[in-house]
Amino acid sequence: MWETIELREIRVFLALAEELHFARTAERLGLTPSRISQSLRGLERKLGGQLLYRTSRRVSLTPLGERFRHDAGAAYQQLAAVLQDSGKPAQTLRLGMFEPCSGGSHLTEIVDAFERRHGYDVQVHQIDQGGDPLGRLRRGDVDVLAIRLPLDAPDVVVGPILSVEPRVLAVAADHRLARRDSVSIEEVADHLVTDCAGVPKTIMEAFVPLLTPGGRPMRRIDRSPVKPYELASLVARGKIVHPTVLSFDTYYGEPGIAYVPIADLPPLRSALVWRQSAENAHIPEFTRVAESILPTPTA
Amino acid sequence: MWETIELREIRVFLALAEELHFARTAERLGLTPSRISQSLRGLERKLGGQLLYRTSRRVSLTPLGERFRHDAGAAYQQLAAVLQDSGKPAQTLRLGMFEPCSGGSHLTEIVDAFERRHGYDVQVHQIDQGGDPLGRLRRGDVDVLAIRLPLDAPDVVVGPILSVEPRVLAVAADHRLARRDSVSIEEVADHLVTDCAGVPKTIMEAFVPLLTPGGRPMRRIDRSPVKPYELASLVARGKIVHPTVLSFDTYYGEPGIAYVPIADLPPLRSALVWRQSAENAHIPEFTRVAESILPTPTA
DNA sequence: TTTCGTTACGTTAGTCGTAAAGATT
DNA sequence: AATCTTTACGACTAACGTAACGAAA
Repeated sequence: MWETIELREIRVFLALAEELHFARTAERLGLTPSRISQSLRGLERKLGGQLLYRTSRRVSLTPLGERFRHDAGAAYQQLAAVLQDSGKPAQTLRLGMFEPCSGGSHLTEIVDAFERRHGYDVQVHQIDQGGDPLGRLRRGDVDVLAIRLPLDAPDVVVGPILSVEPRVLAVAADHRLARRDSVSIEEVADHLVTDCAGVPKTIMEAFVPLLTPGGRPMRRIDRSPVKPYELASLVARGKIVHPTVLSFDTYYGEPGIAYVPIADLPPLRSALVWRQSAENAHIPEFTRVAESILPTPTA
Repeated sequence: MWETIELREIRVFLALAEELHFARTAERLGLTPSRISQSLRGLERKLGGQLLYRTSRRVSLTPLGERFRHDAGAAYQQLAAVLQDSGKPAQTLRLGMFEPCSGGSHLTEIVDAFERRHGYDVQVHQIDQGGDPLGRLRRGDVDVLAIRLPLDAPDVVVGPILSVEPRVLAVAADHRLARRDSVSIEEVADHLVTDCAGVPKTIMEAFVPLLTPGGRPMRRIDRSPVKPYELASLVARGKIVHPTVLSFDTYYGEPGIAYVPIADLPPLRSALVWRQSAENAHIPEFTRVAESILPTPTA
């Protein structure tokens, strides 16, 4: 029965619950007392319970009415807010990012510039690692995403490159590789690295290849979900080595970690991406701002 | 314009946004394709923007449609949940309490017994100190409240007494009052006590009188909002003394605090209270359970 | 007697279905 | 030609106002 309840009836009830007076409620809504009476009766019938005690002299809420006023009032306000500003074009851009480093060093600068240049604000959403990184984007929780490449997702547009970072190997300071000028990925295979379940293979493969160029498998330990700080701790204690990028140090730096360039891994890139189907009106402008700030990419 | 939008139209849109097909949507809702078309057109007109791109071959969401589906979908689900179980009598009792100690030692026992004896569950809401303690109750966020007496609120019913605790003075272990068998409130006026802004005078006055029986003012320092642990720390460091009850030690006990009975303050009582106007159907039963468990009060 | 809420009843707006038209592949 | 959305139009439900009624102070 509740499936046929209309907002009209809820609006009448909420006004009535405030006024506690049929005539005033009618006037406020531009209706007549009779209609208020009928509306309320209809709502009560559909809900299956009385909302108001009423005599010709006093109107008051029943316990059910109290509860309904509270709960439905909150829900109605939320819906009303949506209806109100759904007409206007989007005023906010919701930007999703993972660990702070995934956006590159210029991202905060870009966000600031965009907010300053236009009136709009940017909501930055932190996204948990693990699971499908594109989930929040596909579900429409965020409009754009700062994420590492490559992606294998035809429904997603890859925009400007945010960062290109050379690869380094994070090792414990007293590790035997720590004092080297550079290492080969081939040598990394002599040690344990982490494996994060749930992360799509394309991304995982790009971050740490499954096989070395020489064909040896990487020795992964599955400690997922591994939180970044846990990871830094594992490295510092010499339990694992971690192929990463230098900004890892900036964000999770532990004292006991050294970074050695990896000679034979291509730099890791991250980019702004968004859904092809649901371009927020401000995405083009946002990418334009991003491109004006980012250093011109070298081919 | 949005003020005349009806749930019917939103239901149609949400179904349509899933199906992306007028005929299937119509069938699913027990309507005809024409009505779907008209409903949607009406909604788009009232919102002031197009929600769906549609040719006779393909139906897809516009950016506005994407956003509206996401936002309105969430809001609608919340409202639908309210409408669904507003018919049935309340299944939960929302119990508000302040610091753990305000409920007395039997409160968890009472809640357990009530949940076991009936099928219903009790939601325990922790309420922040500061501001009007009855606010959440009056706003309908909770059904019953465990709170210290006395209250000066005619709209609130005071139910069973939960606890009667003798007054003690919390002082630093090396304080000169620490080794006394008992102190008088008159002596407390020689030291600093806290003052919490926002707490109604009736309660504050009962907890720490403004004047001693001898007519001297208490020396209060306003450090509000004072969190309980901060308070314990202030006491342990000898900055203040704190007239309280013994269970303070149980919950916030710091090693460096001693408790000295206050001879001339009446015991502090706490009780279950609720709004007169909005009795949840389970309150009588809950108080009955409470009374069966609480020791009979001594006059 | 006045002030409300409710009921009765007639009018109108808008929901809904049927059928035909228009559009796209 | 087939499939799908839209428009046209008529039927009917229900939203609404007016006016009369009934209960409470």
